[in-house]
Amino acid sequence: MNYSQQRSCILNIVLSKPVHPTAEQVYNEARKKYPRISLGTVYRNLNQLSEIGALKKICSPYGSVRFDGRTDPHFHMECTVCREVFDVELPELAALEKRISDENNFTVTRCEIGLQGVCEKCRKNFSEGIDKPDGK
Amino acid sequence: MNYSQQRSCILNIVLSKPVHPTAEQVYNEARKKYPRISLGTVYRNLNQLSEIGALKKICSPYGSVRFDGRTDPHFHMECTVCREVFDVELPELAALEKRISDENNFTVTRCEIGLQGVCEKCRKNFSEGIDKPDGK
DNA sequence: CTGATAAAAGATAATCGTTATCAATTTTCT
DNA sequence: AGAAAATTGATAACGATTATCTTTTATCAG
Repeated sequence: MNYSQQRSCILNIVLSKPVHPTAEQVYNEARKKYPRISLGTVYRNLNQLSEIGALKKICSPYGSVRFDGRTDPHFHMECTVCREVFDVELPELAALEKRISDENNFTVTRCEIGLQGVCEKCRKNFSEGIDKPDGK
Repeated sequence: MNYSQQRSCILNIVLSKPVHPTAEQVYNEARKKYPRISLGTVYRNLNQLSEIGALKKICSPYGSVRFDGRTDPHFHMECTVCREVFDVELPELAALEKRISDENNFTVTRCEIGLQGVCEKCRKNFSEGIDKPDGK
């Protein structure tokens, strides 16, 4: 893999963002520096960078794949209201992974824990904005 | 939500399968009984059924969404070689979920643990079929 | 049982995210 | 500097999923 200005820029965008951007978001950011960069280039590089482990892909049943510059063990909570993705620390994960591996005869290469729910802010919005929600 | 023959058939297919079928696979199965059923109907129903909690969506960074008739707490391992999805039991999950909920001020409505790796069968295939793998 | 009303089906077009293709450009390595 | 390899930008293609719309089916009061 060779060096390229665009790839370097793309990696830096993901590394510097506290959020977990989609390819589209990285593309919009990258265009500020490289107005002619193509969306295909962004996808290609994000995938290559995740293959070599420079960043991680996060999947969700809703919407697009997201990318994460943090590569140390941690997980994600996705708010089903605002669709923001937050980090979760889970120190006991290593032990858990090993147990699953052993008990099921499965060589774990990757573990993604995806939680869904409602974040603090959205919950507050609801309880303040709506006096008597339907309940359902 | 009204009753319909097709919806009932679709639910039964997912409930009766030990595997975790994709919409396409459910469609092919349903066509045996309703040859004129449309793929859109299958998608519509699978989504509706998962909304009311009659079945669960499983997402993966590869390929399509899968559906699971088991709605009790358990998780999934996906083999990156054969792409099969296996169940994992994780009894201590309830406690884990609560801790995450409490520590992060996040109302967890759903927790999906997606493990990726290589299953027993595929590992065996590799070690038997290739004398000296490249390593990479 | 019948007819009105609402919901669902089937057919198909449209959309969305992502990947593939390919000529032109950039990087790397003598 | 110049050849070989890798990468880009532009765009077409793709696969999965959703939306639209007309016809059919289910529900329910009379």
